[in-house]
Amino acid sequence: MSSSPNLDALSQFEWLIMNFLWDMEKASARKVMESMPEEGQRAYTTIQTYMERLVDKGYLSKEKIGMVNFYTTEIARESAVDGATSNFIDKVFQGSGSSLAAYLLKNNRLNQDDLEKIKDILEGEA
Amino acid sequence: MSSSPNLDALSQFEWLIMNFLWDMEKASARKVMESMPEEGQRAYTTIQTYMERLVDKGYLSKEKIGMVNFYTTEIARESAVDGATSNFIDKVFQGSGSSLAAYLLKNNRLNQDDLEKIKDILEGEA
DNA sequence: GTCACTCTCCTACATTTGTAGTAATATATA
DNA sequence: TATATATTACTACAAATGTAGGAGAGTGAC
Repeated sequence: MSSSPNLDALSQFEWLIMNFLWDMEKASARKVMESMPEEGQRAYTTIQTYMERLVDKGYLSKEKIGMVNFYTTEIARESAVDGATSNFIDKVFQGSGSSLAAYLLKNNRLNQDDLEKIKDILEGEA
Repeated sequence: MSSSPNLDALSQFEWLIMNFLWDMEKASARKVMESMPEEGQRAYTTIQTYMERLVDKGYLSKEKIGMVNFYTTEIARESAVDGATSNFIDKVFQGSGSSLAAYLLKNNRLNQDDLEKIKDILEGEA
C-alpha cells in the first residue's frame, strides 16, 4: 500500500518469504515455514529472524493475535518488482531494458505460448 | 572462456567492474578506477579489494607485468548474464520468464524502437 | 495442577560485503 | 642520489546476511 521508504535489495530467501506473503495477505511464521519449498527449508527460528528483519526493513508489519504474530506486507509487490527489475537491468544490462528483452527472446527462455502472448501484447499496444 | 565454477551472485559494484573488464579485455585497478562513473567512485584500494575478491571467486585472473597487476575475465559474460538472469527470474518472477517479458512490455520499459526490434525478432523466429 | 508443546523474544556467531588505511617497495624526477 | 609518487600486499573493521539455540510464557490434554 505504501510507497517504498528505502529500497534495500531483497535476497533470494527474502523474496521467497515476500512472495508467499503477497499471495496470502497475512500469515504466521509457522505457516510461512510450512509453505517453503525444498530449497527453502530452514529452522523455524531462522524463518522468524528473516521475518523480523523484513519488519525492520519496512517490508512487513506484524500484529499479535493471541500469542501468535501474523505478518502482512507493507510494500506493494509492484514497487518491489519494479525496484528489483530496475536494479537488475542497471547492473546486468547496463540500463538497457531492450537488451534484456532481446536476451529473453533469443535464449529460449520463452516458450511458444509465451511468444504468442507477447505478440498479442505488442499488437494491442503498438 | 571457461564455464562458471560456482555462481556466486555478483553485487552491483562487482557488475560495474566486470562489465568494464568484459569490454576492455584486460586492465589494471587504476584503469578500472578511472573508468568508474559517478556512483562508482571509491578509494583506489577499495577497487583493488573488490578485484582481488573477484579473483578469489574465480571471475578474474591477474597477471603481474612489471609492478602492475592486470586483470582479465575468467568467466564468459554470457554465463554470468545467464546465471544472473535465471536467479532474477526465479526469485522475482517465480521462474516465469514470460512474466518478466510481459512486465517489460507493460511498464513502458521499452521505447518504440525497442518494440519494433522485438517485433522483428519475433517475426524472424516464430 | 502437571507435562508436553509451541510460540515469542533475545542472543550468538560465522561469513560476506563495503570500505579503506598503512607499510614496503619500485620508479620517475629534480 | 634524495624525494615525491604509484602500486601492491596486508590488515582492519563495521554492517549485513545466513543460520539457529535457549529462556520464559501461554495452552491443551490428562
